[in-house]
Amino acid sequence: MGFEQPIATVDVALFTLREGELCVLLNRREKPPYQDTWALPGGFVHVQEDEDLTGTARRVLREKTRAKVAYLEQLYTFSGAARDPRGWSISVSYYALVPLHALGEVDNTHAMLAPVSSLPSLPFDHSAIIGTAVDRLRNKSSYSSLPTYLLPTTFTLAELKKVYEQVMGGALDRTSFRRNMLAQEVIEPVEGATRGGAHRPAQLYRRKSDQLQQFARVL
Amino acid sequence: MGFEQPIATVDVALFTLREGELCVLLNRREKPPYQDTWALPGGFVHVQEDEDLTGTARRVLREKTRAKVAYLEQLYTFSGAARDPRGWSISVSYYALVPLHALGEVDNTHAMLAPVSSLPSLPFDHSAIIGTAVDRLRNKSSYSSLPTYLLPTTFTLAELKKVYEQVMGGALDRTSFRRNMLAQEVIEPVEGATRGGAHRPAQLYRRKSDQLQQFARVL
DNA sequence: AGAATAGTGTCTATAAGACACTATAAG
DNA sequence: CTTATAGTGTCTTATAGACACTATTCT
Repeated sequence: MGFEQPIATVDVALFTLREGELCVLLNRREKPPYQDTWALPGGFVHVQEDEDLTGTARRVLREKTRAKVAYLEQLYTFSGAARDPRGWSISVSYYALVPLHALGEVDNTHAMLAPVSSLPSLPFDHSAIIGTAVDRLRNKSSYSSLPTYLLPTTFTLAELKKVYEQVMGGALDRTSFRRNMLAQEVIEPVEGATRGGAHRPAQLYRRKSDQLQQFARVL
Repeated sequence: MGFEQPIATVDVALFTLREGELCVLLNRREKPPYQDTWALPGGFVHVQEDEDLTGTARRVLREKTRAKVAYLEQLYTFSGAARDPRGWSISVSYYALVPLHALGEVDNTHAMLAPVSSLPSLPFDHSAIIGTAVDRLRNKSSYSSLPTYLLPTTFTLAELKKVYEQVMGGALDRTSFRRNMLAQEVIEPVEGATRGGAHRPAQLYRRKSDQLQQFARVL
């Protein structure tokens, strides 16, 4: 080929909601560079193992977490001579969503959930990757069923509204939210209802499709 | 590093409007694989020359065209074992917009403008790249000033409307388009007016900012 | 004057926000 | 019966589409 090729890696920002707070999974780096510091889970492409980069992202998550990932999407490809001390590098970044209960055990010596509002200092351009991912998540949530992937399979409209509010920042009108969300026809009622206080129990819903649904209009 | 690394290239889909038709620039490949067939302009990263992948995209366009590119954005990163006969590869794709007059001379033996509605068969996954780029262009045009980058610096509202219609497919209401476009405050009037028929001359406009502007609401 | 396109005013239909009202559970 | 949240009905307001009407140029 004749050209010195750049280093190619995949980094994944895995988001979940913990106590109504958007958090991202960080791992302690086992090898240099930046050994022992917190960073996004990532790794090299294994050309023998991985079908494509999405496969690499899945494998990275499988190796570093026990999470049953609900949603995974390519985010952006970061690159340049300066971002990695090992040399000119390409990082194909992905972001993933998972409900907290499906994250599995988090071993606190090797992994942590960091609230996106108070991240530690991170190596490479991982802070920029998380920032870009949060922007994408916020933006895409306003016209899609994306936030449902942060919830268990069944949920009430009140829970769904809270997640949209958390992810997008800012309050939504209860009536309009209900009307719009049902008009989009991305969720459907299921048998059963929650109860848990001195009040009327709420209908449970689930996503109609496993695929991400886009809305015609904005929330 | 210990791992066999994938091949990393950059491919660019350069769009322009010719006679109201959306076209993409294709080059005849000078080297194998697929020597002499039409394909998207692309190339390897030159780690000594390129600051980052956007720099690679700019250099590729500089080497293969005389175009003064108005807009350039990263599109998606395609990858896998099967897409390139040379082996497991990563193609970071970009799309670019340029007004026809700023495309410069197109040498018909080495380059061509192909209407996206009737593309020849293309090597690698270049058809998928163009398809993804057209989708992005269509979608993003509905809520941004993106189509203005296909026009010269000054243009009339009628011309602008035609471009939006071409890119998005489907007619727009003349009055609503005018009202909406002016409300977005992304264009401003400039001195001068077109004339060229038995009719009232039209006010000329230009983009207010070189940056892409997003609209609050959809067209 | 006629033709053709630019630009404006206004009516209507639709959708979102606001908010009051009813429903259903537990204590 | 009170309290708290679920769910519904409806008024108001903002906006997009439709479309008629005026403006300006050339022939």
